[in-house]
Amino acid sequence: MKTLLKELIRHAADRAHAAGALPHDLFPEAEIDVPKVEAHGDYSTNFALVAARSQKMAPRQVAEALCAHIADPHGLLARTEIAGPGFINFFLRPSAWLPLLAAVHDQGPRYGSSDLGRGTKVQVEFVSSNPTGPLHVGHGRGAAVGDSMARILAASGYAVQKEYYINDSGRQIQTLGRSVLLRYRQLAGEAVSFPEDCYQGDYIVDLARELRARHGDALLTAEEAEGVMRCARYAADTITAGMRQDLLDFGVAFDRWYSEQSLYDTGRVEASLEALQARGVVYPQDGALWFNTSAFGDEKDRVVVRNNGQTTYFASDIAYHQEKFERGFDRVIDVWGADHHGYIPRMKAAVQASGVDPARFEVILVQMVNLLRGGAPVAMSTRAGEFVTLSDVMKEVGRDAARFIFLTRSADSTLDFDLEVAKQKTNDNPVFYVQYVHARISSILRKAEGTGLGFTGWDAAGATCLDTPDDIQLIKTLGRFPEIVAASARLLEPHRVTFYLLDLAAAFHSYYNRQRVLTDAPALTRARLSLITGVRQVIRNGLELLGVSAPDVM
RNA sequence: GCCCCCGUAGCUCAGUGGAUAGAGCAGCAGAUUCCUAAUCUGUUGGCCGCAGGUUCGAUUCCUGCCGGGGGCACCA
Repeated sequence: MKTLLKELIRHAADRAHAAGALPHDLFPEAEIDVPKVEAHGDYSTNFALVAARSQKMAPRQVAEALCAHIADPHGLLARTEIAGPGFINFFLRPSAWLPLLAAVHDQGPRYGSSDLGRGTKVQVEFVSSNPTGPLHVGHGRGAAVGDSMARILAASGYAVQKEYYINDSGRQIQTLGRSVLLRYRQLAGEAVSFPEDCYQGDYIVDLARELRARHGDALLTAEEAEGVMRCARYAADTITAGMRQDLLDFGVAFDRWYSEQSLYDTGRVEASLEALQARGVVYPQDGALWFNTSAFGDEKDRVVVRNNGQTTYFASDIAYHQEKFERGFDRVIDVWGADHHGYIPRMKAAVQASGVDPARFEVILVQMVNLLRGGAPVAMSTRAGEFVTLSDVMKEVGRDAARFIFLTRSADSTLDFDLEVAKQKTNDNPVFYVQYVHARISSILRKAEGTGLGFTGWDAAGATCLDTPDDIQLIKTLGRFPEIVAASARLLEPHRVTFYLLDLAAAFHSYYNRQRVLTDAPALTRARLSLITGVRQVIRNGLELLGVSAPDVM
């Protein structure tokens, strides 16, 4: 619709210039907007305001010249008016909206999809939690944001790969192994103290118990280093498998799980350090090897090899991101917890130093989740091993509620997640509000089929019955969906789809209470069945982008 | 001290430079002989944190301050 109006304005401007009403033929890019106030029309353009300067005319004069030369070949317009400082407002005829509904029926499950990305290869890496403990609520938010973002990008014409980076190397894995081994010894009756810097959670004891069940006391007699390593490997593998299962239960399936350790095993880390050396961006100091990231905008230089000879996490991350771009991704998007924001400049520096445009590497920062129960904070302490896991939350509130609620805020905002609200089957719970639309419409369609009046396909002529303001309002809302998805993809903001669905749901519930679908007039009934079938399709498509189910019965 | 995010109605939050800033919740008053009341309708409620700047136009962009949260390792 916007593109049609843009053409219409373009032609009017050319005609006005040809007729001498506008002196210059260079017209700046004008916006077509949906005004906030209904009295300002269905669409509005600031053409006259932006063109005023180059035309050396008052905005309202420009607007008048343009309006006088508008041709309307498709018969879209009921009327146009000039308002305020020089806005041109377009009021469309009811029939002008029907093609939007036709598009929903025509495209079905693909409605909302676009070719925005033109096949651009994008990788979305998210969650990537250390395999040292189960996923908690914060990871859930990252999972919901990352997975939804990937779905939205895929629907927008990008070739998307979802990846999980397993930090299965380094010190925290050593600590994990040590923690399990100590618990293992305790279970065997040894009186060993359990240090504070070890992982405290009960799951460590469970892992130790499993190892004893398998190997008995065998690890007691093994070399210390050997024992730690075997415990570490077992624990990391088991925890990773558990995370994979939790994520699958959450509706998140990764295309690839990428091991940090593999970067060492294949010599990638060493190779990328050598490459940095060849570029002259690293230097030795105080026995360590430093990367001069400050030359690329970071606030200080960073260590890549410690003075004990061990590489830092940063070193393997450099290798990892280099390797990502070598795999041919045009864009690499990482979803990180906001507590890692300080890491962005050095990662950008690393990308740039590798000869890749740093704009191709983007980070979505996701703010914290405050877990509440009935308005009161739920106490959580990773240190003491007390936390509510993602799995616990899913068991309590269900997958759909969890995913949806995680996406009811901009990623930039901290999120209050109230377990009691998430369970409620009331107005307070946004996910049911949206799903209820799908169930309600399904119910009407079942009833219609029972009376032999089922929806039989789009009928352009019959649809002209849809002429009340309520009908048109609903169709307009459906028509916004594609641009919402596109904006969401462009701005990397999945919550836009959530808010749109709440809007659409409100529009439908309102419609439902004001208009009847199943009436005594067969033609009107058929037309309205085609309308609500379209609404159901869009609800379904939108929920699919969020990874939330669309139930037929509630 | 430096960096990032937030600050918009009583509460929780939308708002990619446009006109009279919106929604939900809470409060108040209503709606179902009829397609699912997990719904709807009406209504009260604002110095868009403060001060400058850019612009025809700023809640939106820039700078400084104030308040809240997070981060500033040869941990990850």
